[in-house]
Amino acid sequence: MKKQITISEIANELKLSKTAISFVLNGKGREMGISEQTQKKILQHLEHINYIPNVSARGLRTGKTKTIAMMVEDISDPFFSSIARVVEEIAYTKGYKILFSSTENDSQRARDLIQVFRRRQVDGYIIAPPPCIEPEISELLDDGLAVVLFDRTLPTLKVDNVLVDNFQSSYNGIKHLINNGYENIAMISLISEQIQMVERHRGYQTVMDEVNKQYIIKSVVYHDAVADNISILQNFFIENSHIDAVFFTTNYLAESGLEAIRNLNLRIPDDLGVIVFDDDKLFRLFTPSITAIAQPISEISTQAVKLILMSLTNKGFKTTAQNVLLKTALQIRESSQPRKNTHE
Amino acid sequence: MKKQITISEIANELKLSKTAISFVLNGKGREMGISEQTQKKILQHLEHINYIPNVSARGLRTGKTKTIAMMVEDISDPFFSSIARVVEEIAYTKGYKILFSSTENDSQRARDLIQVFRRRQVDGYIIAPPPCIEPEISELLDDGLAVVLFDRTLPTLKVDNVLVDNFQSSYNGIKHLINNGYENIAMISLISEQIQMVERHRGYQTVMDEVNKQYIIKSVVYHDAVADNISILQNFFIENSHIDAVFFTTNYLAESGLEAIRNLNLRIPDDLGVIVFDDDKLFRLFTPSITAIAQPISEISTQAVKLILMSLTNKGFKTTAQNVLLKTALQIRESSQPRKNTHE
DNA sequence: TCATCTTATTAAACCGTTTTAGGAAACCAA
DNA sequence: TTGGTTTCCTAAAACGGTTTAATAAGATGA
Repeated sequence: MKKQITISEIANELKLSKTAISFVLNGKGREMGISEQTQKKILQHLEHINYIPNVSARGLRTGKTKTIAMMVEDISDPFFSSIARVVEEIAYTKGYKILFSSTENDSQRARDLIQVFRRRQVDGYIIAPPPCIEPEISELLDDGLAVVLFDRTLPTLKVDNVLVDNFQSSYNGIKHLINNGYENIAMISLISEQIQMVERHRGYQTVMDEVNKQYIIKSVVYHDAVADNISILQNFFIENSHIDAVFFTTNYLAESGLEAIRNLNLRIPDDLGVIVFDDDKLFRLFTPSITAIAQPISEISTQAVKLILMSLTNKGFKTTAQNVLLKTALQIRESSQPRKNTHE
Repeated sequence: MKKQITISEIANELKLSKTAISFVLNGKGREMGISEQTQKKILQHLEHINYIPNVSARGLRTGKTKTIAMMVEDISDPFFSSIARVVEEIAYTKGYKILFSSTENDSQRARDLIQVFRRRQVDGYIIAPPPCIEPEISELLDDGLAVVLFDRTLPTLKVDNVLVDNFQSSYNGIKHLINNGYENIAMISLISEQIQMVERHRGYQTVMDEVNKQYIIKSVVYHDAVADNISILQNFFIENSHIDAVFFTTNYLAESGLEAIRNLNLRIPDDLGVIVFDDDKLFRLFTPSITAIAQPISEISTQAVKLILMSLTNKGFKTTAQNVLLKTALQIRESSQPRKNTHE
């Protein structure tokens, strides 16, 4: 095990003080009146020996770890992993590293994770919050930690967040189905009080109200066995044979739903139009391709990192919570093509 | 900003020494001869005030950070993100956190990342190595750090790894196509010297040799623009119209390939059988569903964590590098159905 | 009773940085 | 020559744990 080179050793070698090395190392040479000559000497030596500072020591002294925790529902979900990818990349350029973790949308898990992150003294948190986590988030804020929520928010808290317009997106999606001649549109969703889901529901309901149609809603429990969901949805489709289109409120549900549809040998879009909230790289390659409401992954990530870095640097200048609201893009594909039989 | 409670404060409150608190905190109470009574008192107090130790301080003294770096090609790739999910979960139960990052299979990026991780004094590394990274990995090993490679390995290094049998998997997949009557099987792959790719190629070539068929190979550059790849592959299919099946050596290529096939209006499997290395949750929902060679995500993850934890705890007992070789599962679906026209 | 051995506890050093408070040398003005 | 500025640099104290070496008190044995 090779011993790490320390600042003291460098100081000895160069016949200078630790202080001088540290100043130069942190770019405070000029400010602290270290001569150009000495600075150059130190920098060259640091470069030459490929000095690697000890972050634990630095963290201990400064209280900062240059680490951001990112808590999402499921890091293996393509929506979240894509965001993670971009967030990691941007944060890296600013000297931050990201600790990712999956909450499974379970508040107890999330609480445990926050506890772990606190031990590790992460500087900031980017969170897609599960329900009932307000007290813990609130505590983070009280303790002056940087927090940014995304994908969903906690309306009772004053906290930065970056969201998409779930209501409008959902509204536009359903409207698109209506415009294409679909009449009996079902919504498959999760049993959830979370704001993003509520808004998506509201988008659906608003359109249905506008066109004077009955809601046809099936909600399932999050993270029940996939097989269970498939059969539940199959039964739902069988019992509601008048449905001519279906709106899945998340990509996770679409997976089960598309399988149910396939098992029943229903043809898309002739028997059933389909639209999904959240796009997937492969949806455009389906036969027929699947219409989806695509969230702006890259922009969500960029904004989240931007906000967290602002909080991190502007410590204390916290005036008011920032709310970033982004637009989605309706990717119109074959699964929602204009309905033929009703027009013939 | 709430002040963190420190061991010294606890010691004062309880009229004990920091030492005693520390011993009990680390479960060394018995060993160090702290009386049952005192231990209980300390533990209760720790629980009561919800003490959160400062990891920087601990890390500084012990040199351990309880952190593992995980470097993959692309954390947004479902294969890697699924593994990440499981790894994170298992490591968490052992008190470790994972720092994820994407190398883009670029060795310079990987080098930079390793540098960053070294600063952070991560205890171990789980890596899907890009090419030409041997020197850096070697250095990690020399410095006594725990390293586990997965998905691919560096044959010149003595290092733990967990791999799948790329040759056999690929062989079985192609054999399956042959058995189903396909004759002119193309392989779409990446220009790569990496062992996992070489093995997959070898599997293809071996079968083709056995049945006395010409290789039909198209290799593209990693991470060229997707649109470019699509048109390259379209041209390839047009120029080689005798091809009746295609083997994509990674899911990443399948994405472009399936789009090319779709653009050309080729029917799967009638015009073209398809098989992909790496499964995707959605492949089974395609119409027709896509045959894939599925890697055992969960087992890969479990084994990788197991190996890294062994290295981490058995410090110095390093006798010899462990090689774990896992089997894949050929998920036979509609895209490789027995060929009709040749049998009629 | 004195030396010895446990048992229960702790003082102090240490890990490698950052930062505060100050100090030496050189220069300048009067 | 004295006192005041600059300019350049440093000693030493933190940060909050872990660990080593030591010690006080009580028990044991001869």
